[in-house]
This record gives sequence, structure tokens and C-alpha cells, in this order.
Amino acid sequence: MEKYEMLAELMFPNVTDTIEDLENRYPERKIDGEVTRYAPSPTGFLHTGSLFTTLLDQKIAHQTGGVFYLRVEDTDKKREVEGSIEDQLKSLKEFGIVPDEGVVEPKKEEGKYGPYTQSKRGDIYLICAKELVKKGKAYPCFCTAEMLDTTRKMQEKNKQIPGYYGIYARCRNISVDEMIERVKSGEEYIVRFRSNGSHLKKISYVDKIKGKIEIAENDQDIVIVKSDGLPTYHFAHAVDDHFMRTTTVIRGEEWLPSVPIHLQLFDSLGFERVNYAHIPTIMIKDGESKRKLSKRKDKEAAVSYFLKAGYPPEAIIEYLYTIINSDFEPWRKNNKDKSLDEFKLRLEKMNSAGALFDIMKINDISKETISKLNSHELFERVNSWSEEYNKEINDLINRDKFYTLKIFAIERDEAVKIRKDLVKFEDIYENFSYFFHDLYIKDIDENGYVFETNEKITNRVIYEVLSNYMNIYDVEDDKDVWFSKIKTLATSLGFCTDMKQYKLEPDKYIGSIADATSIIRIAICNRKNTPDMYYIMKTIGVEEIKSRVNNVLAKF
RNA sequence: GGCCCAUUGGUCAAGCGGUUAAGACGCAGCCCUCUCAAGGCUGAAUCAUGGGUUCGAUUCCCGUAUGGGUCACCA
Repeated sequence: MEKYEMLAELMFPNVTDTIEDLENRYPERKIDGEVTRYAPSPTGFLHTGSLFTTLLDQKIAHQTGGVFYLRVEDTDKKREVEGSIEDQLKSLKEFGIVPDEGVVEPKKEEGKYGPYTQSKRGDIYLICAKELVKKGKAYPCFCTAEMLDTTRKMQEKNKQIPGYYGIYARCRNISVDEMIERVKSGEEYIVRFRSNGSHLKKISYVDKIKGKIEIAENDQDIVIVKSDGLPTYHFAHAVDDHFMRTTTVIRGEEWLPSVPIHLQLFDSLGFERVNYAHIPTIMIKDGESKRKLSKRKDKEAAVSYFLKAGYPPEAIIEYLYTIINSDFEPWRKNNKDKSLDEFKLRLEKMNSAGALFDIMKINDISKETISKLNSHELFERVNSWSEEYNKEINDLINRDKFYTLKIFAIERDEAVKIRKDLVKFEDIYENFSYFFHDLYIKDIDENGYVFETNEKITNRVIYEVLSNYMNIYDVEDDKDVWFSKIKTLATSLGFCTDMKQYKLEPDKYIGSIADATSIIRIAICNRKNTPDMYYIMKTIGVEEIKSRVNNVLAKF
């Protein structure tokens, strides 16, 4: 033992604290609730899967009166992307996810268990590594990358399990004296964990989501401290989650195979094990098969896609809940207006198979969400969204706020049946641009009118409908009067005003009332489908209507 | 390839030894209707497969197939 201590001193001359000191520095939390964390690496944008994870983290912590914190895992300096954490934090915030502790804002840490950025915790990892060396549970490894590479190739060729273990763990078997000598001589090394496991033996643990898991012990002498002095993920996880007093680690199921390593590390360090909850991967359909949502191929993989398109964040959250927990949808059906906070999430009820990402369902939920907004709320939402994501729409709705509000109010405010045709805020341009004179003109210049003629409904009929309509239109009319006037006009021109009747004997008429109104609709909106024409006309105003109709007339 | 995880309609899914196998999205049809969206009603569509255990398996066990994950000084 004496020798291991010498070795440890030699390897970590500047480390004077012990694990005992750390235990005192980071005492157990005096709360009953769950302590969870989101531990992003600064390597890119916020992935949809990560949003899913953080949603769970926050929910589990908050519903038990616990703490949800954020820790930055920046131990891979090579892959680091500038601004990544800032970006992720910002995206999370838009979805209403703000950590209670840790890195709560860009460059701002809060809490007593910090620092919450791994690159600033170097001393802590070294204290733990030193302790392990002292106990003979870790050792310096002098193997070069090339040596590792050749043994790996040899192992693969011989169909052996690849890795650093048993007889292939060259440095684990050299004598302590030699280790001391080589460290003294300044030879470069990394630190490896001395595994006491065997892949022939199985360990079992109970996953909060997956249930009982049986898996082979780890027998690999994994690296715990890299040549740059920073810890590997495995080591940092054990150390950080222990000293930050995490109770449940919620992470993607790609981590499941490394649980044996983690358990071993916790045990060797003398730490109490944390609970694990491994969540299934969100998949996406790719042709006939399904696969993991890919950052490269799938635009939906980045949550920014939804933000940019103007999906209300709460709609995405709502959708995520439907795949998070199997009893969410029934609950929602019975609790339509309740806050998500009131829903009790149970990890055990989570499906352990990977869910397919279903954009159709998101669209449906989003549509529903937007339909609940009144015109003023819609305006505020679209305004703040477009300020950041869509300048064109922002300019458009702010040309004349009063006018925009009138447009938004159509079939929305005080409507018996609220219109549900906006899936995302981005759709506003497509749905409402014809309300604006210049955009209406632009549309016609670029695409022409969308009138459709046939043997019966000829250009002449279109002309008749429109020219007559201008004579009878009166903004003061209420809806019934307005429509009965159209009926009278249509009848006089040979249209049938009763849809049922028309369906029975279409040959007797030149068209239905629907065909007649369609002509008016196209003249005014150049769209085949629009909301209620009565309200559209009231909103657009007589002068503009006249101008548009006359424009059509002039061309026929 | 080794190991691990999974498998109920096209998708998300209830189910936890005996059910006409819920519900939602989507799809089809009908109704309503000035178009569309919505809404209402109806419908088509599911327990991967082979063995067990059991009076009885979607449900429990084993094998097979399929899909996914993982085997770094990346997380």
C-alpha cells in the first residue's frame, strides 16, 4: 500500500484534498425531492431528444419538490462549438425549461454544488483519481495510441473481445516500482481504472423506466483521466453526480451498455449509487424502416426547426407528453384546461420502445393550440415570434396593427366554431397575405387568377356575376341579408341556391351557389379556399373590394 | 460479430391470464355547409413468429425473426 501511495503522490503532487474533504464541501442536500440534471456537451444545437430529456428532468424534479440543475460537460475540447450552450439555454427557455440550479443562464452559475462546468472541476476529478490510485484501483497507462490500435486490430482479427482488459491490459500488470520509475522519468501517461469485473458474471439493477436489467460486468480498464488532464465522461459522471447529489440520472438509452462501468465506478469510489432512467430513442421513419432522429438528415432533429416555423412551444411540449407517458392523453381529455404541472408523471408508465416522431400529430396539436388564442393573444404571439424568426411577417402584421387584429378576429373572436387552419405562425403569410393590397396584386401578377371556367361557367358568366355583385354589395348588410342578395343574384343568372337540389339535378343549372360565391371569392382573394367571405369583405372594405373587382372586370 | 434493449392497426398507444382488444393522429365514407379548415357520425385497419406453462394466453417462460443501441484518451 505504501507504494501505491508513493505512486499517487508522484502522479498528483499538487493534490492535497481527499474525498472526505469533498464530502464535506458538498454535503447531502436536505430535501426530499428528486435531484435531476441535464448535462449537455457544447457540441451543437438543442436536439429534439434533449428537449425530451430535459422535459422529463424538470418534471420529475418539480413534481417531487426537488431540484433540476444544468451541468456543462465540456471535457472534449476538440469537439466544442462556440456559443452552443448559450444557444441551447435559449431554446430551452423558449420551451419554458429553465434550470433551478447550475448553469442557469449563459455564463451564470447558481448553486452550492458548483462549479457546474466540468472544465472548471479539474481539481475535483484529480482528488478522486488520486484516491483511486492510492487504493490500487487505478493506475498510469503508458500505452500509445498506436499500440492500442494494433492490439485492437489483432483482437478483431482473432475474433476476441476488443479492448483493454486481462492480458491485453499491458500497463495494469507492470509492477508498482516500474510505474513509479516511468512516471518519475517523465514518460507520458493517462490514468486507467483497474477493473475487478468479469464479463462472465452478470450484474443486475433496476432501471426506473426499463425495469430490471441484467448485463455483464465490466472488465475493461477504462480511461478515467485523459492526457489533457480532463476526465472521461464515465469518470466525470460518477464524480459529479455524486457530489452534486443527483438522485436520478435521466439519459438516453444509448448509455445503457455503460451502466456496468458506472456502477463499478460508484462502488470503487465509495459512493452511493444513483438511480438510472434510460429513455428510449426518438425515431423517425425513413422509407420503410425507422431510425434515430439524425442531426444531419432530419430538420426536425433540431428544436430550432419548430421554433423557426412558429410552432407554439407549448404545442411541442404537449406532443412530447403524449409520447412520454402513456396515460397522458386520457388525462388531457378529462382535464382540457389544466396546466401540465398538474399532470403526475410516472416514469414506470413510459413506453420502453422508441417512439416514432409523428409530425402529423404535432401539427394537429399545434393547430388546436393556436385555435385557443384570441386575436389579441395571437397578435402578441406572432409578433414576438416573428420579431426573431420572420422579419417579413413581422413587418406585415405591424403595418397596421388594428387591421391585423381584424383579420385575426375572423372566425376566431366570438366565433361559434373557431377556425383551425393555422398549424404554425409561419402559415400566416400564406393564409392572410391577400388581405393586403400589394400582396394581392403581387400574387396575381405572378400567378394569374385562379378562375376555372367550363362550358357553362364561362368568362361571360364570371363577368356577369361580378358586375352585378358590385351593384348589390352594401357593407352595412348583415350576414343574412348579404347572403340572400347573393342568392337572388345567383338565381337570376341560372345558379342553383340549394346544394341538395343542385346535387340531384346538376344539369338544370349552370352551377351551384358554391360556384357563384367561388367567383366572388377568387375575384377578391384569388384563393379557392378562404374563411367566411362575409367577414373577409367587411375587413377588406368597400373601396378595396371595388378596386379588386373592377380589376378583374377590366381583364374580361 | 459479442452484449443490451425493444416488438399491439400506417403512427402514438391502453391492456398487466378470461375484454365485442380502449382512445388519439392519419385514412375512407356520410352529414353539416358559399369554399376550405373545423365539427358530428360511421367505417377499414393491430397483438411479429414457433414452441412451451395453463382449463385458458396479447398478457408468463424459451427459441427464431425483425428493428434499434453499444463496443474510443466522444459524450
